[in-house]
Amino acid sequence: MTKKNIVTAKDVAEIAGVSQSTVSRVLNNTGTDFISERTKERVRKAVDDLGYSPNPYARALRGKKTNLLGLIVREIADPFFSSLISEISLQANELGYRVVLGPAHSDPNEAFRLISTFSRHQDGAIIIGDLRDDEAIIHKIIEGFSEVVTMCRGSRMKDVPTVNTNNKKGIRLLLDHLVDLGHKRFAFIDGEWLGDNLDRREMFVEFLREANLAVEPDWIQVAENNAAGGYQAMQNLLRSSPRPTAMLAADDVLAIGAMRAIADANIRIPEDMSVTGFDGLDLARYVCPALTTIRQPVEEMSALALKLLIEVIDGGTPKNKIFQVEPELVVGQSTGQAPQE
Amino acid sequence: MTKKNIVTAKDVAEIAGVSQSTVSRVLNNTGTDFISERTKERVRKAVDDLGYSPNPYARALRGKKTNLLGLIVREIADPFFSSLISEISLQANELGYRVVLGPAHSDPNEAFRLISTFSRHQDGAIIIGDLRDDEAIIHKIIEGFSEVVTMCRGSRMKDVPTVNTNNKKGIRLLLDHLVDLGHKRFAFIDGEWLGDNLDRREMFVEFLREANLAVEPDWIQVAENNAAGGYQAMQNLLRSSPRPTAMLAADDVLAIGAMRAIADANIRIPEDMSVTGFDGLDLARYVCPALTTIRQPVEEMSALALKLLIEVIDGGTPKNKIFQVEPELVVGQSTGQAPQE
DNA sequence: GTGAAAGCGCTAACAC
DNA sequence: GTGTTAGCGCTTTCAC
Repeated sequence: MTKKNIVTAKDVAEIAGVSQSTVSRVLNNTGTDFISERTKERVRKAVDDLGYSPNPYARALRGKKTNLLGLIVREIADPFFSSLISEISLQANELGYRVVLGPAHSDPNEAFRLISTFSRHQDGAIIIGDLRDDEAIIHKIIEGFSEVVTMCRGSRMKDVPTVNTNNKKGIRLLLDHLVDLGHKRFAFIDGEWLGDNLDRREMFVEFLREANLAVEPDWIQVAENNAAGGYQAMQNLLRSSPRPTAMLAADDVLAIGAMRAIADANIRIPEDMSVTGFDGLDLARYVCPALTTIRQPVEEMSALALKLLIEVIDGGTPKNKIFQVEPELVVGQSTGQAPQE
Repeated sequence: MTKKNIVTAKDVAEIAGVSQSTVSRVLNNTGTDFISERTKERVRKAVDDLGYSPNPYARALRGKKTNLLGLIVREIADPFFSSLISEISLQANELGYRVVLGPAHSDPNEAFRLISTFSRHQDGAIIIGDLRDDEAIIHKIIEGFSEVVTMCRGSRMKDVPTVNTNNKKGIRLLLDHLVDLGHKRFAFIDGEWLGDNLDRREMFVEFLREANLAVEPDWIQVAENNAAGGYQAMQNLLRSSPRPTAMLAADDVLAIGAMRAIADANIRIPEDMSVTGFDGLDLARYVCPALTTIRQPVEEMSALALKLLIEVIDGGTPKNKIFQVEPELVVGQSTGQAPQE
């Protein structure tokens, strides 16, 4: 797509007055000990002048890497995932990789199709988030392909390196915060897919059990993973009597939808009901009231996932499989003292 | 990254007892008229038996087409852009293309660097949104590269096909709606970059002039393109007396930030002040109060941009340069009757 | 109707 | 220290 002709290693060699192989050696740092600084300098200058960058397909054909990473994502437009994609692509670029998008659009079969073609074009892939009933597909993927890491799939991944926030600890931070405020009746709005959410829900139940607090089945709602889902689930919760005094949502978007349902029912936040989210979206600090949530350290997660993937691509085998980063409690105005009985 | 060994056309040729070129011809339907049915059959059987599929690297190396499109975006995590990216990558996949991300991170020089490398690896690129002071860079890009289309850069693009919503009409729809509600004092919060926003601001001023309404310079604020920017800008607006009764933000995220500043100042929306956004984000319908905004038809815009880009890649020259799609007014609860004087 | 051979741009084994 | 050369797997002339 350049209007000028494409620059090849041959052109660089000519300008630098060296052979093609020398260009290759300089660029790949192979046998670099034996190349004089002066030659290296000349080659680098020619590369810069011509704006040369190696053809990834030729390189791949030769058995080398394409420097392309696949990113298979359930839903690219989801605000948390999009912040992750942004950060990963940014960091990948700095590491010399480009990121190719694979929009799974919540379909596990599409995810499998994506990885099948990716496996021929990309050096590796990151699977972000979970899809409905995708256990079997994920298993197929793991069996069929190497150079794969996953993110945000909770702590179930046993056979493939996986990166996530310590979800259980995050939920514990939220519940500790709410218990300190005097809350005793808790509800949970879960997303309809598993992954991270499963850990969150498990911890929710575990915590209540340990604290000898009631676990009302009706107070655990499963919602579509978007604001409309949170809205709907909250409407269901509001029908029960007595009502919970605190509601934890599996993520910020669900929480925002839920808060809207609460407002529509003329119930005050946090006087009548406290609400928490999970993710720490930028927007969560600007909705009214500002959401109490758990910030996932997106930069750290991205760096870790890329480090692992590149390690695998380079033939290594990470010692661990599960890598968890620390959650951070962000207190907003959506949580307050439990209402008097 | 596949675990199995790769089958090549040579293997197929051997099994089928034909030459490699015949295999290629059968698979690509080139010169197919002159190949006997018997031979074709034998080749197809061998292909099936061996589970052969052609190496895309080799194919790309030979044919020059990579079926990769670059997507250069100011800020991937911006909710409107991420919905656009999602839709474009989805549609591109259906058309047989993959999408490679180029996070410009608001830096025009980075955008130029991105397109320079993209131009060697990708068949074409879409530049989405605008960067600070990027007129010169965009000019360089247009001069240096073909197979480029832009999106969401307003109606300034003269030399390259561009797709956007009819921004002026969108602003007119909002202002008509507000005038109907009795508003006379209007403020505008602009994003700090140009592009679409410029059209929006121009229309804002033009409309007020035509309607013989005051255009207060202080009531046009320029903000960083995020919620914090909207918040800050609104704080500035709230210092003026008398206050505007209606505020139009250049996009939904700015509006959400602004609404938060209004709430923090104990001013009611819409009783004391009406607020509008632009974009029609999913979340905008769930914030409190639900935002009155303009929905940009993301699917249609994506389809149009891809159609144009592929047309250019295939050697065509679109007749027009500017392609505008129709905005749609979405009335929420953030706009209401103007307060009594 | 089909095969042989050239070459896409690159890397690596082998020269010198 | 650096050049020469042989392919990687494919498509596409050019032969026959």
